[in-house]
Amino acid sequence: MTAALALDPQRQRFYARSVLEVARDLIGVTLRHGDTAGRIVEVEAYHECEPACHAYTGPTPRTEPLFGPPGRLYVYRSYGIHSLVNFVTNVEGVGAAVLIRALEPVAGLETMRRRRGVESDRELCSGPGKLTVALGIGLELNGARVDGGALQLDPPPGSRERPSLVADGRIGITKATDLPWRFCLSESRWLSRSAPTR
DNA sequence: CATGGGATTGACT
DNA sequence: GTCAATCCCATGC
Repeated sequence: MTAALALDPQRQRFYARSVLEVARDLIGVTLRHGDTAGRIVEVEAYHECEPACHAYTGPTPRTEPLFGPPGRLYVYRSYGIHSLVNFVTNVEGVGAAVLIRALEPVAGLETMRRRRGVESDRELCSGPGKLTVALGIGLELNGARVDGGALQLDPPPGSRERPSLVADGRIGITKATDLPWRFCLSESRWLSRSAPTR
């Protein structure tokens, strides 16, 4: 795996699709940062066409990365406290991204416990603000490439069989709550909240 | 320039 | 179940 591979057009094309497709295809992929890694088990899709999306009102200084090229990160500060990480999708000029909401910890659990200040494995990455702390992802990665830079994805997304998913409404928002754009790995015990059985 | 509001979490009743 | 922390920035006067 060379640095050049990170720029592989195939890799870029993965993110240059509908945010819903990308969201579903990210479930089951392992996200690595340094010596910590977790398997993505819960995500949410956001698109500029609906009011819960930060891109809804058009580009602003904060949301500029959302409108940038696909395959980049949009990291923002929530409630003045937490860093939340998104994968930018679609094409440049369209604001759409996948919020990473929960991981199953798979490597570097001691580092995660130290960063999070908790012992329970289930508490390490079971929320969008928790997992960024556990993996050491901060605002300095805003606009950085999703893969091939500080972060690595394994296996390369889209290269494997799809696991069984459950979809329901997004969490923690007040608008467009009816859209079933939250996707969870079926029967995962690592979610931020339990998903409906389907 | 002043104000209000979060794509959350953890502590507490 | 309730609620505060905390700050960037979008919005409106």
